[in-house]
Amino acid sequence: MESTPLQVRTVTEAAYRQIRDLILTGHFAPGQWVRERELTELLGVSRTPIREALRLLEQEQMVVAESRKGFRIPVPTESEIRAFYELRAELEGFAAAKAAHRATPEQVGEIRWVLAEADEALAREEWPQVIQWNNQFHQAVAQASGNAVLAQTLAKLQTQVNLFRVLSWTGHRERPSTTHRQHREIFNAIEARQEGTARARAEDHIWDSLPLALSGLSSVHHQ
Amino acid sequence: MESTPLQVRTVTEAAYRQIRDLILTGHFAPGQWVRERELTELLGVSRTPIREALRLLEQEQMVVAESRKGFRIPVPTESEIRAFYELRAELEGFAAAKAAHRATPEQVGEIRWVLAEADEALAREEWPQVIQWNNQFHQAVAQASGNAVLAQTLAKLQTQVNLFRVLSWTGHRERPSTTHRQHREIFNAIEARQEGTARARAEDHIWDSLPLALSGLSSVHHQ
DNA sequence: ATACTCCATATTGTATACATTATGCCAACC
DNA sequence: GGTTGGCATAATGTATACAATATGGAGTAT
Repeated sequence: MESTPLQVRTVTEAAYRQIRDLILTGHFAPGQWVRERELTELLGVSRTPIREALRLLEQEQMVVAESRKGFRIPVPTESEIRAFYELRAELEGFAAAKAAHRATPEQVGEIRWVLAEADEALAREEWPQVIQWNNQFHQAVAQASGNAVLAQTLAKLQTQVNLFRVLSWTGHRERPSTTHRQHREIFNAIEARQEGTARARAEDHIWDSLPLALSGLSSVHHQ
Repeated sequence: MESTPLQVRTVTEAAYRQIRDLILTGHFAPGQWVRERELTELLGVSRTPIREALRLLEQEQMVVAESRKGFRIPVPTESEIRAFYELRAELEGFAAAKAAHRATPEQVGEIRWVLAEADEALAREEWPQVIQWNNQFHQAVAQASGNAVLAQTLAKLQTQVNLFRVLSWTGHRERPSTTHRQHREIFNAIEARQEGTARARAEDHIWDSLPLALSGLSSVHHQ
């Protein structure tokens, strides 16, 4: 499950993670400028690694660069979010179908394990972990599709979803169990090698999560 | 049709384009290191904009960064290219289907116009222009899908395709007309609002171009 | 009051110097 | 002979100084 290299090797990488976390924890609000000087004071490093980190974050569109004005947190519009989820539904469906077609036994086991972990976290009501394992589920399925380019594309889309999610924690507490049930349905179809069913369940799952993302929008536009 | 801002506003942008062209024209071969010092001498600017430009190019995966070693041109493997085309087939198919569903009359006209231009360029045997207009065709269809996120994703995949293409100009001269015929079939389906047909034709079109990309591989691995 | 110009200030863009790490060669040793 | 260690060199990583540009407000003319 190695996700974080054990020791940070460059200041740029460290800055990248810290800035990303600052964004994900809502320290920077959508639409707000991310000033280089502010970050140098906050992180205690020079502008160079800050700028590089921001370029890295630009790759995941967690910030957008505007020439000679700086970087800012993007403000998603409703139509953008819809476009986003439409694409994601198609790709998650595709990944699930391919996983049903050619996942190795090990990969199927991996998904099952992730699902079990999510189950436990859910029972313990450890929500940060629940989110973590749910993300992991999508990654595992993408991996099992046997298409690394697809997996990477989905990973990038997923980080953006997390950005939306920051905006929309308006206490939907019945969602987690629904999500978990849908994940299990997708897994069952993959395990049973039912490509069509896997695709349909995965697509539906994404579409179901769209309203939650949209619900966070109004709070943003009113600031 | 505005694609290039009329005047370059920053050195970084200028460097970005020049380096990209150097890669696309084969000045840097796959697997080769792209040294910052070499580029500063070649372009006559300092390292800072060079590094920023390389980060930009990294976003399109025209170069890959290796920590404390620098940037290099990636060497695609056969399975990567296959994964790449599999994803692209799915997305181009999806885009064509959506375009058939909701392209505006203006967008349909735009595609028709691009196709006509490609036709003329083909008749004149102006191959660089043919390639240009063919790329334009895919962009126009993606635009007509009504999903900007999808269009952008496809645009990035397309730049990578162009990278493969650099490797594989082994004189396939019957391809252009085949390509053009397939493009017209896709357009006809879109114009007739036949979603399923549009998707199928677009998918087939991508799959047809896979062998050409693979044919360029052997020449790379033998160097 | 409104719009417009000009200027001070803040911010990003670029160059460059210095620090740190990787690379390759050569010699010494087993 | 092959391997290892260290050193010179070259490359990237980071900090900082300076340049160019954008921003906002004061003041003035209409």
